[in-house]
Amino acid sequence: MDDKSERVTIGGLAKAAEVNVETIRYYQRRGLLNEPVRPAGGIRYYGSADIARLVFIKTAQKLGFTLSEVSDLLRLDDGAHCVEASELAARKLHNVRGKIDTLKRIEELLSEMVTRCHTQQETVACPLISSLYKGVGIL
Amino acid sequence: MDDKSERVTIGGLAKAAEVNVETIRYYQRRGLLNEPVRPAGGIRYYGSADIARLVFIKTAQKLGFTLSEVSDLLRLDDGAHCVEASELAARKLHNVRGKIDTLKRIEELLSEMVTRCHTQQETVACPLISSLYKGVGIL
DNA sequence: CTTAGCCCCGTAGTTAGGTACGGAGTCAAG
DNA sequence: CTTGACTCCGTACCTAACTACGGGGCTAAG
Ligand SMILES: [Zn+2]
Ligand SMILES: [Zn+2]
Ligand SMILES: [Zn+2]
Ligand SMILES: [Zn+2]
Repeated sequence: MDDKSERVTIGGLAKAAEVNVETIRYYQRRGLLNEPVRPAGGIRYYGSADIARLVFIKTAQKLGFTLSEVSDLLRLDDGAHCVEASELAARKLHNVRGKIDTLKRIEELLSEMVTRCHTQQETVACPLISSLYKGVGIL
Repeated sequence: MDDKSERVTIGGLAKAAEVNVETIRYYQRRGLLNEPVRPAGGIRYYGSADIARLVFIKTAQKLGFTLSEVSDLLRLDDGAHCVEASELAARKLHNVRGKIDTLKRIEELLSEMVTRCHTQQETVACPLISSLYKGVGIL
């Protein structure tokens, strides 16, 4: 097990996980990533478990979890908290669906506005600007 | 024309437009709203044009425009910049559609994960957690 | 043995869009 | 004429997730 991937410095870890070194240090400060012991004034070394953890964090983030939710998920990673984890994901799913609905409504409004601009006939003012002054109902 | 709406203080304006007083002052600092002249150590008064402008800003914001884009839109409000305004809106529409696509992909992934958790059969680890470790392709 | 390139650490700055605070001045009601 | 509610103004603070900086230390290549 004296794999190369078990002896990389913070810079190597950053490269491997495609994140900034500062980001790693930031995650350590936030407790998302643990810092290996430092051999008396020496340099810390990282291994594949750290890379995996970074992948986890970045994946969860891409799915819309905040870093504090990522902390929760990591704490649930003991094989015995399936229910809690799926509840967290279900809540996130719910709010993703909400965002989609809102964005669809926005899409509708914006495309109407753009269309009206393009079909304007001898109107004095830009219909797009006018509708911004008129406000928009639910959103 | 000595309407009541032509002689409100900043507090009244805030109430009328349902925003915080500090928000108004912030918009003034950003140049989105102009401050009426102040009568030598007195108090500024606002009118219905200011309310309209606040509605404009808030509406544009709800549609996803940043405050700096709102500035642009306000500058285009002279009846002669229909094309520029609709271009700005079209760009926004494009990026709203992009966000919708991303969120739909996320929705898919999350709902798969939640489902797999609920149908797990004698698996040791939580499939949701495992898939976070595995990463996710395009996003 | 030297030097370039990393590493360590603490602290401070960034973006967006506000929100809060505190002291001094003003205005209207009583 | 006093009181209480507002206004004015500058400055600081807030959240999230980084990103940058600067000084000192270590380390591997030549
Ligand atoms: Zn539990
Ligand atoms: Zn599970
Ligand atoms: Zn033009
Ligand atoms: Zn137009």
